[in-house]
Amino acid sequence: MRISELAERSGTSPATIKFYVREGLLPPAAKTGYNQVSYGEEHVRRLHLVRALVDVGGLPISRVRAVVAAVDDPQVPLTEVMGVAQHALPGREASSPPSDPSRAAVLDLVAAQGWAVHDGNPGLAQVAAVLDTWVAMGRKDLFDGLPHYARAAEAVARTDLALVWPDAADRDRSAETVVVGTVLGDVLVAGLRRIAQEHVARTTSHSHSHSTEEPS
Amino acid sequence: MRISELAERSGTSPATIKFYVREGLLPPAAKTGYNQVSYGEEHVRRLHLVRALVDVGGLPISRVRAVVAAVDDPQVPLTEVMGVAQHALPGREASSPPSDPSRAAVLDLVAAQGWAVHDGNPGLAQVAAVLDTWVAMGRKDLFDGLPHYARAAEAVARTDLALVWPDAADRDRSAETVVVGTVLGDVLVAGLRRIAQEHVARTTSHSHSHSTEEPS
DNA sequence: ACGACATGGATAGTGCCACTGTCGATAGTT
DNA sequence: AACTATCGACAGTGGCACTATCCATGTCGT
Repeated sequence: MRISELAERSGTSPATIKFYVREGLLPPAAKTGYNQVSYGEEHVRRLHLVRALVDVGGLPISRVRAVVAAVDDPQVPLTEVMGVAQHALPGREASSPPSDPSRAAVLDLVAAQGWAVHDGNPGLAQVAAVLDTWVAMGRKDLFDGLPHYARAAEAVARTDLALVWPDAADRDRSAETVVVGTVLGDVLVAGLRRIAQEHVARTTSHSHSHSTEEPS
Repeated sequence: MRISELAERSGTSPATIKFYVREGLLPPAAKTGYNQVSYGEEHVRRLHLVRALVDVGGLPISRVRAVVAAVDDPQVPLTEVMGVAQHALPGREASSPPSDPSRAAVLDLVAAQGWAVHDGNPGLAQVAAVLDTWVAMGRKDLFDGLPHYARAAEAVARTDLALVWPDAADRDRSAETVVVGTVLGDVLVAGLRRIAQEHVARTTSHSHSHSTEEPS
């Protein structure tokens, strides 16, 4: 197929497709002649993947490049693909590294949850940065809620993984699933959180009741 | 205090502070003379708030302006402040509106959870957009996991609200808490999700595992 | 009191990013 | 043969978040 057809089927302009090929987000098409090329189904898929990461996930082009490189390399195991996707997310590369107290609080939380994770997990720095910001705003009570958030996060992660493993036999398909799931999952959970927030706010008696009730 | 002191205490350059005042993110300082002004503690607080929204939350300046306007207006009730904050989040303003099937799926989910929400809740469109993207990638099995995600989201929302209501007597403070909590909460949950993902991936005995390598 | 230095306010400029437009040579289409 | 589409290279655009420059006016140390 030629570029205009690919453009139609993917909803992306020919100019942008050329741009993506230049940037290494999309593999070059097979040459069928001196000056002609042919795009295939894999380009349609890849384009959908790229648009999902850019439009929905908000990833910058440079991160997308790193992600697709990992997806395309059969040497890279699935778990590492997930790590690459996690690092690619716009997870606030700290202008200043998180403070020691916040890092410690995060490690405490991780230990309390019985979690075992690598030291370079981007979530660690990200959570610590949030805690730093919170205390900079003059608040401290976030720490009380952390275990609740952690339990919810674990439930989310279990669901994430359950959606991935069924495909695990097909490495390429799984790699895409992991990447899309990692990126879209954040947006999905954030959206559901907004809905749930409104529901809870409506159905909570606003009598300043310190509803310290345990979320199930 | 003068601008240079405010700059030091907030970690923001004088040039940026001037910019924020021009953009309406920061109220003008009180004039103490023909050509001199005096910044107060409220400017320090506001600057921390703005930086939190911009740096951690990734909000564009225009959205921050809308948010602080709602925070500053005593007429605006807390629930509406939360709505403004939700709308301000970079929640993927759809290039194309979500498809009918996805919207229906979201409404089904909401009904199944027993949630009652406003039709314009930004989470509805956001979740529908994620579903659209998912099916565009050729997958359908996300729908099975939705109730799990929804339950986790509700747990998160309950914790969110529990952190806010204790302050509800002080409307201004609560407004800030709501805004910061709404924005930082997304980042917090996303970070915890990354940690939990690694933990779950490590501790799940998955027969299809090709590697027990950890994410880099 | 006086001079070096900082401040406030206005305006123009910078750097980055994600595209988008233009061009000339060539290929397919009728 | 006429006409449109395509390829590839490269320059240009528009949006955004600052940042630099000016200069008339203040403030501070001695």
